[in-house]
Amino acid sequence: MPTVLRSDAQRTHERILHAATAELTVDPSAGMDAIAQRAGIGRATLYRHFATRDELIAALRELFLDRMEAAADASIAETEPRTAVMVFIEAIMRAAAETCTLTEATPPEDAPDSRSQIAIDRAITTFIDRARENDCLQDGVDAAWAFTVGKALVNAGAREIALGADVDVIAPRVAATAANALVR
Amino acid sequence: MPTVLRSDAQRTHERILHAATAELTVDPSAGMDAIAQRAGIGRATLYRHFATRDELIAALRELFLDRMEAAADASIAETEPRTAVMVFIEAIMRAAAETCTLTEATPPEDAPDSRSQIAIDRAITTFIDRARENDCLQDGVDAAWAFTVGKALVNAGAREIALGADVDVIAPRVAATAANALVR
DNA sequence: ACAATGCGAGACACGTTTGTCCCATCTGGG
DNA sequence: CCCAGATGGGACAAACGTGTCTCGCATTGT
Repeated sequence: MPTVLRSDAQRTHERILHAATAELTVDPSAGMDAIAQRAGIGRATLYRHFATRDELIAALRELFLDRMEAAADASIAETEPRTAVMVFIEAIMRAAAETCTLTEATPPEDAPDSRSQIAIDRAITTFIDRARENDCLQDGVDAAWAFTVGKALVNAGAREIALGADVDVIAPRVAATAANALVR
Repeated sequence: MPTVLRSDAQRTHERILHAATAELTVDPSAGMDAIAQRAGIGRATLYRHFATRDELIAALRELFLDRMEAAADASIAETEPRTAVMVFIEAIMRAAAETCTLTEATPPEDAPDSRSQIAIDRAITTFIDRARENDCLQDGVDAAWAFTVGKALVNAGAREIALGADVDVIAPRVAATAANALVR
């Protein structure tokens, strides 16, 4: 792969990211064949863009973490806890629907805790602390559980979208549900 | 396989169900080898109890649906919506932790909608209708979404448990979170 | 127009997983 | 005690997924 892509190759690259997101969201164990087919390209071409399956997944993960980080930064300005959660989750939801996936059936054991990962942890901790100060946290919710619940709901929403549901319907719904689940 | 199992075979059967639940909950694409190993038996023995991987998964699914049905029946008596959800979810959560799994990375496309499935749908619909009548349903929640959210949260909880968390901590927490997410 | 680049299709080697079979060994119930 | 039934381990073929390579054709950008 040359350092700069020709326009058609650029398009193909995007299509792969979309297709991989959708396919892996529905079935995390989907093979390269299924992904290539959904992208409407040949398997060989897929390998030209991503040398291995792991590399593709890592790319998706990295992309998603970047979006998460942006969402965290944007929503950290929001001080009202419930609104903050909703803004945060909705942004993540849209990111997940577009080009990324959580795809964590088998999380990268030896995760080198990318910078984005850290930023996200900090954002979540900030939300939780603020909510606790305002005494509007639901009983039994801590940072770890908030993360678990958020991930579960976003994954479920992403799945719905990958299966054909409308982002504009699902994203706000996931955000509202997450907010209800975590803050009062 | 004879129609009646000897006592040791019976034990082995149980151990397989437990191990498969735990293993598949953590990694839905786990192989027969990993499952046999976790059960502490040989791979050949595993195949003596379940002829194919699909058969094992179908058995787990069927078992789980039966438990779900029981949970539905038990909690349908509870008329207060919030309590009903909590009783229902907690029961399912415990069932999922013990011997069953939702394992729906690849749902059985051609699902013949087992009797239990129908019973569960009816229970959920009943909850939703009651909650709506009492006007204590969260905005935007319908039966389908309640199902999606419930499934996502139970799966997340089951995963925590399979990873070593305590059922008695997780089950009530999942129940409470689900109730917060769905009813007010 | 033309050269460079990207693409599809198919063949291939390789490792992993599935499912089958066999045999020696152990265990439970009459 | 004794034998049918259950298990473990290992050998095996077939299927599947991964990753590589090549060749002929289409697209891009100049």
